[in-house]
Amino acid sequence: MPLTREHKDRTRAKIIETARVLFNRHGYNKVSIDMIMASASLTRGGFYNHFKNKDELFSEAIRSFLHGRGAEWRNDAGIDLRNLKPETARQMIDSYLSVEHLGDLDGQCPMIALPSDVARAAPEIQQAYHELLEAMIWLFESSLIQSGEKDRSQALSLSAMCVGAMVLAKTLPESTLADEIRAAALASADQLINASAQHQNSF
Amino acid sequence: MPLTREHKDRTRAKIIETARVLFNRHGYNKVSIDMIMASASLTRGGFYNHFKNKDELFSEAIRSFLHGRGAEWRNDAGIDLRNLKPETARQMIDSYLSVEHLGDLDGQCPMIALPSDVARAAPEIQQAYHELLEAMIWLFESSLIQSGEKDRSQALSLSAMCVGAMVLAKTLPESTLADEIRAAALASADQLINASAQHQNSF
DNA sequence: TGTACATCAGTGAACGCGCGTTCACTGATGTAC
DNA sequence: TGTACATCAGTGAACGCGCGTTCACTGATGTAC
Repeated sequence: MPLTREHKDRTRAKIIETARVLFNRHGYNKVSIDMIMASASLTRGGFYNHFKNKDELFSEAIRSFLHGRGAEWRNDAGIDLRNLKPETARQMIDSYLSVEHLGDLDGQCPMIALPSDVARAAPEIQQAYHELLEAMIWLFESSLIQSGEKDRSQALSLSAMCVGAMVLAKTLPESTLADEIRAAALASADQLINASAQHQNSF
Repeated sequence: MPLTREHKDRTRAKIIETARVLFNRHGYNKVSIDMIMASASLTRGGFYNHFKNKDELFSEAIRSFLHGRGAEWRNDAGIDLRNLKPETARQMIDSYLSVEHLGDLDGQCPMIALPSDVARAAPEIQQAYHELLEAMIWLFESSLIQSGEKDRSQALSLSAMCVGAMVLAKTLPESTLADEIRAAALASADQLINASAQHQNSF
């Protein structure tokens, strides 16, 4: 072997991380392979040493969020995956619907940045997005497991509200409505969780 | 005048309606002006007799929904804008979060079909999207005006939940999760409205 | 230890294609007389 | 009423550009001897 395996792995990871940021910022179609490789200090030809095509990179970029930027973000929010409790769901919601997340173009969750790109993409890409969504649902569901029988449904609609509020807010970059929606979703998510907790207590 | 004004208006409207359907189905970037004009039984050159550029058509296509396909859809749902009551908000939610709407690629609300396209588009396009969202918020807010002080916030989070659930569901075309999310959002929206109604009764 | 070799990550020119937009032209039709 | 004309919606070829992908090549580096 002329070059180590680790060297290639590092290069691949650098391309994926660069692509994740660029896709988040500009969308899948507006980011060219040239642009990605140049941002990663490489040239276009080398791309195909690492990926079958642009679609494969897209799915890897989405997948990388969970253990990359997403993990950092969980740490900052104080979320501990090995000790899930109702409080964890609140931490997740507070962090997801935060002013910081609304303003973060590079580090934002890909579910917010790229939904319509994914809706029309290859099954492989939709699968990666699906896994990200399942992770969010799982976190809500596991955290709220104590609060009654409707946990699954609750977890799903909390996910819909979190993603929906941020997606809408991101379409209104210059508007005060964006922040209004963010704050309203935060209040309603709390309301849903509290109602559920009361439901539990009434048994 | 060699040709009547009405003739030109009809052609323009036909282009806009054709474009609305194609954008909904394939996204803004994947639809070419050639494709739109051919679908409208015209040729590419004529496009610029009607629009400054592709962006202008995009914003018109979004704007056209409210009084076009969106109005049909309100009628089918039995929504009467001149007589808004709490029941109207429920009709809206039932219709927006329906199985039919989930399966409707051509006629779906552009807020669901095109959020990430709009998030990176020109201000003119974001403005059109903004107006559509304001219309939805207005409908919720006006319908629920009787039920307490938090109507505005309620209207915003209902909008976030409706749009969010459908956006997520559309990224999972082959999955049972799509329909699970739709149904869960429907249940939670009802829960939010009921909680609000009880809040009113307690005064 | 030193050297010749094989590997393969990375390079950059090239290919084919589709796009948004421009432009000189056409021909159907309303209007002036 | 009939005719000559002006208008302009619609046509289709062309332009310039950027994209995803391919490919012959390079040269740094680990390995075999």
